[in-house]
Amino acid sequence: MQDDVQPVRSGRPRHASIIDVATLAGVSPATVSRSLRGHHNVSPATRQRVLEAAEELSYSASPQASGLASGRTRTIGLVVPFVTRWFFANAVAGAYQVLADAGYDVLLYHLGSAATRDRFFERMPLTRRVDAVVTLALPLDEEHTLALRALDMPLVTLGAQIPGVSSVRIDDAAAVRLAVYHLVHQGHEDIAMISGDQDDLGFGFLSSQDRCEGFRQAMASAGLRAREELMVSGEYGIEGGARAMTALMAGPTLPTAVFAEYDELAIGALRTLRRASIPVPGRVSVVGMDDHEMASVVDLTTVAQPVLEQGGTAARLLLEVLDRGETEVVDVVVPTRLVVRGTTAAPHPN
Amino acid sequence: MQDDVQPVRSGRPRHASIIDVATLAGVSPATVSRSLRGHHNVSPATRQRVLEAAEELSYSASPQASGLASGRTRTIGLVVPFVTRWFFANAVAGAYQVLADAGYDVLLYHLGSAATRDRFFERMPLTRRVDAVVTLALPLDEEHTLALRALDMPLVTLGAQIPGVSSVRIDDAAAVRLAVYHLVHQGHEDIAMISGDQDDLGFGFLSSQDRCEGFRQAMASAGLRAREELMVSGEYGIEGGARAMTALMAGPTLPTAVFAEYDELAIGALRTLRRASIPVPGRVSVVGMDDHEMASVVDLTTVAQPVLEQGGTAARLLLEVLDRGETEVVDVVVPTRLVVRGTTAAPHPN
DNA sequence: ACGCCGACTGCAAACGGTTGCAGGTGGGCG
DNA sequence: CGCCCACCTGCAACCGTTTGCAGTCGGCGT
Repeated sequence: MQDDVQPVRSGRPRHASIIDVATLAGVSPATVSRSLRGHHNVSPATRQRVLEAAEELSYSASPQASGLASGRTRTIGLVVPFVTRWFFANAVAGAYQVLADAGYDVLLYHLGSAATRDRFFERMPLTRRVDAVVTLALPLDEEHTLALRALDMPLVTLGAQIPGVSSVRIDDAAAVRLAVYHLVHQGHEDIAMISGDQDDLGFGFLSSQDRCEGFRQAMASAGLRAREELMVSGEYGIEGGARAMTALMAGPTLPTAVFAEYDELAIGALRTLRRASIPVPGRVSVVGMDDHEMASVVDLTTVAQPVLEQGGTAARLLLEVLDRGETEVVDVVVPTRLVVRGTTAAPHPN
Repeated sequence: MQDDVQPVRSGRPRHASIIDVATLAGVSPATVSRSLRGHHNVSPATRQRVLEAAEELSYSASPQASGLASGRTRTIGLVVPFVTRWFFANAVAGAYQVLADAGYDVLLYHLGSAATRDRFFERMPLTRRVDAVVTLALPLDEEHTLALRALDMPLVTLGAQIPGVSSVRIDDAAAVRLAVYHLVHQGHEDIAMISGDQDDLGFGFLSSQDRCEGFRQAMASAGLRAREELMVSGEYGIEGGARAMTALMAGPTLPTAVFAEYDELAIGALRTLRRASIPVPGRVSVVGMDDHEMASVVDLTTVAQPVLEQGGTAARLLLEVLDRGETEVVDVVVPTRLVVRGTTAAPHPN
């Protein structure tokens, strides 16, 4: 009865296995493996035959099996807070390009919501799935740091620093100084700062803290006081900046300039100002940070940083560890640059 | 000499294996496997013991091994042209959330450059790595379509259609109509269209074709003629829109309205217009599409589509196939909505 | 009291490669 | 002309789970 073996799932292509290739090429599976992975100890003639057989069967090794046997996955984990943000999307794109070119696959971990983030750190899905990890501007929370180190695999951070871990970043304090000095040189004294909400998703980004601190220092070294009532925050994104600006406008005195930790916040602030018909830069100057793609559109003065490039650099750092066994931890600091556009001017003599 | 086995890589945690758990719990590996995966044929007491042992050793199964044995990867491939674009980033975020909640990992394939894309289709790295794929607004090129189908695994497209494949999308023609009729009702007759460059990366996006066609139809059904010299294109992104607008301005007659296939193009066009001091909407009205986050900032009239939601829907479609064996191919069309802002008005009586 | 049955559990064979080790072969050198 | 040694290649033991099949055991129907 049931020897009537009907090929129910006949559609399944049933990929060729290494044995098929070996048989076709008339060699052993071991030789196929060595040939295909470019090992040196295979004669050219044999290799050629294997290559042809593999081609013929359009064979490609099962990543699972080879991973299991070799202990490596040829996959790298990218941990991102919000892919939808310009900065992160570009960093991902930059890293991806380099990794893909090097033949690695990229597993994306998006911590966009608190629930997702918690599950991430709880289950640490990276455990045996990847060979290395790059984390983008992730929080330093003690527990999280430990969880990451516990993975005990190559790790690079972008836009953040963890002791003993390689990183790629800008000098946040210096970048902020660029922005603040620009305003100061124009004669501003009442300068407000809009920062990303520290409690945004339940964690604050590292650079956020650095930038706030940098702001205070820059103000101080310019002989000005960073008034705490002029330091407000909003959740990450345009809306956050808009709300923060609203808060600022509700205060007793409107500052003559606003520095925003990210362009998206600055842009939100601009929207609020425009809707309130407050002239920019006539009454309030605005300067942001990152040089978001949209900055040129709203003519925003900002501090530019090379995001795509940082992503690429982070990836390359990882590859060096992976492929060349490089072991030194490095801290790459890339330069920033003030881009003066139309949202800043001398304060109104008012 | 070398029996002096120095534990060079002593740091390696050497994850607990299923055998360790089995030993500790006093059962066989098979029972551990069954217990952990919630199979029904394990007695509660045994299961409990296994769970504790696993917890104790903080065991988690090797994805590689279980993938190899079970034939599935618990991973889904996301194929994206440009993560850095608002639309794609949001679609990814939407899909990610759903997939992560369902316990799937996400492998990202970013086709950002021509080289990467070619390599992708040539090597089809998805082959044994994922259980299913969602492609975002990818081209229909005959060869590529075949390559995707050849994978012979569940597939869902977002913002595109392939015969016989489930999809999530908007009705592009209808959406365009919304925009065009809005302009027409305001009295515009000379309406230009800026579209994404078909030869952008060597391929045109599907929706691009649909939207151009939709534009022609909408114009026709409004009794107007879509003048080919008023249909220009630019590469994807703000700069493309800016250049396209420049081209338009160089033409013999400046149209009274411009419809852009994407908000990013529209925003680029706005920048050009503003820099040229051409009043918007006084002299030229502009309407875009997508309701990009920045649209509210530049006060752009546009046609909104729910991107995050579409990503989620696409993911859910996939899960239904994967988890419930659903086999019907569906085509989910989500609604769009005209958002009138400040870049459109009746044409200047000039 | 005995056979039958269902509920659990263990055995062992895959899954598809990688790699240390050993064997075979031909060439170069003494 | 024989020996030693590279250089190739094959053998077989893993890598860590999943799963079909078979065996065990207690309880229940008759």
